[in-house]
Amino acid sequence: MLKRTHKMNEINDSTVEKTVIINGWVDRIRNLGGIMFMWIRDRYGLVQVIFDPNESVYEQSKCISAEYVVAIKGTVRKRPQDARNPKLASGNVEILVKELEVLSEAKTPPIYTNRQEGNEEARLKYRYLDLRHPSLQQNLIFRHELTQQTRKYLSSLDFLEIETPYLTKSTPEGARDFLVPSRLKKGNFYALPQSPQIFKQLLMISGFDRYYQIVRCFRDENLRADRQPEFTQIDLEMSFVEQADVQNVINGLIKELYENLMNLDVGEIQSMSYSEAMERYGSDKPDTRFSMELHDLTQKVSELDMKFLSPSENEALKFVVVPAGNGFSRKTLDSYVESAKLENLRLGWVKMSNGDFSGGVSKIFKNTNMLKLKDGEIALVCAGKSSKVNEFLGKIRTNLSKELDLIPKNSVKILWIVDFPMFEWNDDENRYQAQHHPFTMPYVEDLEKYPNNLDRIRAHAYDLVINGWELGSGSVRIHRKSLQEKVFKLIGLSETEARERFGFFLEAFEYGAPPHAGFAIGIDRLVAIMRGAQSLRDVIAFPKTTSGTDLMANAPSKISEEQLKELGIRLEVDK
RNA sequence: GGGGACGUGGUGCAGUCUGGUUAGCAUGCCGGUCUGUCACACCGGUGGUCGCGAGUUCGAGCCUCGUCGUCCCCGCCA
Repeated sequence: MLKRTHKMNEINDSTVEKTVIINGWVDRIRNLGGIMFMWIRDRYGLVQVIFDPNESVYEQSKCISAEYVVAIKGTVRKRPQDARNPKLASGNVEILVKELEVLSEAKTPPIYTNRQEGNEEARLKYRYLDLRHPSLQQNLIFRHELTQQTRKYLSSLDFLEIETPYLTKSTPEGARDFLVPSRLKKGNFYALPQSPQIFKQLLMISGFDRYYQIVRCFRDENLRADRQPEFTQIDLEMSFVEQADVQNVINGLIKELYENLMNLDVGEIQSMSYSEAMERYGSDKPDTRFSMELHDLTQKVSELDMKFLSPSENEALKFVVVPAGNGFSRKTLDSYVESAKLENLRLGWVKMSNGDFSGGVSKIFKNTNMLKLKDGEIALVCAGKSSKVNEFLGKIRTNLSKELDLIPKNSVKILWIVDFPMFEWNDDENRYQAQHHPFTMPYVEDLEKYPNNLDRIRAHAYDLVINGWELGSGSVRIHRKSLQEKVFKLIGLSETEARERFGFFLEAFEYGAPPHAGFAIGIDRLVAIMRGAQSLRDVIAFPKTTSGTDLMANAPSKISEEQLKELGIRLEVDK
């Protein structure tokens, strides 16, 4: 075969006059009757080749069609001045073909391989063809560079890359596990890890004081555009450190990735407490690229004359100002009022147009300047249980930011959300549970101050948020037995139960556990944000659909009776 | 588990609200003309049991019910 001497990005002004061989796919053919042009594509780029009727190879060119794999030998030459293509990196030059070898013929592809369109179903079924799109290739190339940089950075800081098992034990609490039946121990199952959490903490106990892994995690939960059943994390854990040390490592990593891969200085990464985030943005992953913050009127209620909106004790009165409210229909506003009702909230709105207030609750605010409305703006005023009010207005804020296009393009806002609550109430099970996980270090001073008010106890747990996406989370871990026991007790877990659930893990802590803390970054999300991808599917080579299927491989699928028998499994569902 | 949108030649879409002769457009593909194109252009042609099933009707791409699939959202994802 004619083996390539150059890749497509190496064909340019500097190769003029040279005889070269290229290998690649036929991207497009332009047959002008006599002279014939083709674009040849590889992962490095596109190059135009030209078949001249005066060359003996010309006749052979006629049997070529799109997506054939070809080897072409020819001489690189400058294009005529008026026939250059500035859109192509190699647009100044072209290859005059002297020899052609068809390495592989191709059927007409069922999807476009050189255009970014097509329905997702067909594109996923023929994923290997869809991956010929340069944009998808660039995403995966970028992802490769990001993982390489990450390895280099962490390795330079003495982090060791250590693998942990995929076939492991089912963990109670948390997401549903993906299960794998055991043949050797019939009736028993492995679980695929939701994260290497337990193993990385055990590595700390073993003395590997800095661990990292770029590792697959599995969660059998319902999917979204930003959620795949298997996803990849940059997972790390450190010993003899405090929260700030972990944050510094992550700050350095994020800074370096943005600098080296995006040529962007992200500046100093700010911190915001969970409670501040909820009060100001109504979200634990606020998008701070635009303001539209929540404003609190609870303290000013006495100055206002109202009934419907008046908050009772332990309730709050807050509002957001919607810019460009003129585009708002009465119907939309009514739908907000309705959905507020479903959350046991009261919502009113005030519109300012041509200097006049209008709207159901405008009377209340007419003679105040509390809302500070500008012309054309609408205030949505919400009363009810404080946390509900925050959440509700926060959701409206997020939704409207997309609808009204409030988010500045190309801006990047990164921040830490810190001091998450340690516990949250679980309505279904009628008990408190750990919000992060039960091995998270609570603020000991909070435990002492509010022994009977678990809602007020903060944890050394921290999330990294970029542009309103939760990119990762971590925590300082409990390393003392007595504190761990106390936390178990607070979430209503007896010692026996704790032993049953986390047995070997708790035992390990009795043999000298160092203080340690860690973090994990969702790499799929990070790449998606950095590449401006709409969906995680665009940064994963072989992704799954929202129902968890792989349309190309046709997985999951039925298995044979024989396989089932070998595993000792009988199916209850229809075969 | 719940809600919404979508499913029509190989591909992307229109047609569905308001049922009625031969389902339209673009692109691809095939053939033809064309020696500087670059999403080449022009001319001609090919290609659809309208996701599947049932129902209403004289008649269903269109209305009704069910079902399957894709996408988006809520619950869920410690």
